Amino acid sequence: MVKAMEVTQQAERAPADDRPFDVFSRSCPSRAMLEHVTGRWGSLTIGALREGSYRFNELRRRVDGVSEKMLSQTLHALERDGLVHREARATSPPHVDYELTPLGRAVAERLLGLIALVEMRMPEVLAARESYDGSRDGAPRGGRWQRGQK
Amino acid sequence: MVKAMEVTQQAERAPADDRPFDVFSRSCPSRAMLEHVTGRWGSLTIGALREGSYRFNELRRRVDGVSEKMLSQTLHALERDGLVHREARATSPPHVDYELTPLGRAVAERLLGLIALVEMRMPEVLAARESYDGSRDGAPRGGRWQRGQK
DNA sequence: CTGTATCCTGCCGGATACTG
DNA sequence: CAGTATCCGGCAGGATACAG
Repeated sequence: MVKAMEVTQQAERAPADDRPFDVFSRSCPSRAMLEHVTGRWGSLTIGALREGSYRFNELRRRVDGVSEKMLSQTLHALERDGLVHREARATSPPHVDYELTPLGRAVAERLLGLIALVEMRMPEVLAARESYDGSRDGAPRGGRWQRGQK
Repeated sequence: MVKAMEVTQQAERAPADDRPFDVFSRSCPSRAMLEHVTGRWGSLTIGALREGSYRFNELRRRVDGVSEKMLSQTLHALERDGLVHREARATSPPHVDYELTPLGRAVAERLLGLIALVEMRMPEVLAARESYDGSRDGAPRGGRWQRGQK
């Protein structure tokens, strides 16, 4: 099977072509990175770090709903990607600060733009949903597509 | 008494406060919406739709790796949120086009900014990873934090 | 306080088969 | 072509206990 990383069919896939890291390609490392950044906890963690440095449990409180395990995993992934800097002071009790790197701040800027837009346009979204659900007048099944909102 | 104390309570959760839809709050519907938009397939689907309208299987080809089921689910969720418009023509064989709504285009703009940044800065990320993995000289375990990159 | 190690469950999501 | 229905394995991720 062809590895897809190479330029598959240039005609079909206009997006990439000249870009060395194409997120639309299944095997490109940039897709993994994008998933770290946009992932469920990654995006919120980066957002929470926008204004300064925070300690582990401060972050836990700022990112409502995240578990210890997930926050720890997320922070390690972001640190590995060079988006977050971890500063540990060998005191007792231990004191560790997390903050964005310059690259992390650049990502946060775009991310927060997206988040602000989403928050601002929520009324439209809510209206669209009602309209969508409502248009299924006869059909009994109220909705099967609200995945991930419990 | 020092006045400053009274005000500092707000500092803990500065992000929200005056915003009606706070994505950092576990129970806010905007968080679900953000997850649709930034989710594994949501972000790529929106990105793939940026330039015009596409048919179902065209999209499948543009979003490398997505399954029929996931694309269908993703499209329905985005349509319900009012980001994607579905236009079905009752011909034979069936012909269905998907395209972004104005709201969807606004989201796509921010999202593509983020994607472009991620793609552009990948060399830094790759370097950071190598540095991170390398600094574990003695430790045999090469990496436990590259979740989701198979 | 700042995490790591384990156990366990739900559901994400891939494969396959079928319908209009 | 454009999906839907069903099965099912793997892993995301929560709860808990424990360590430095």
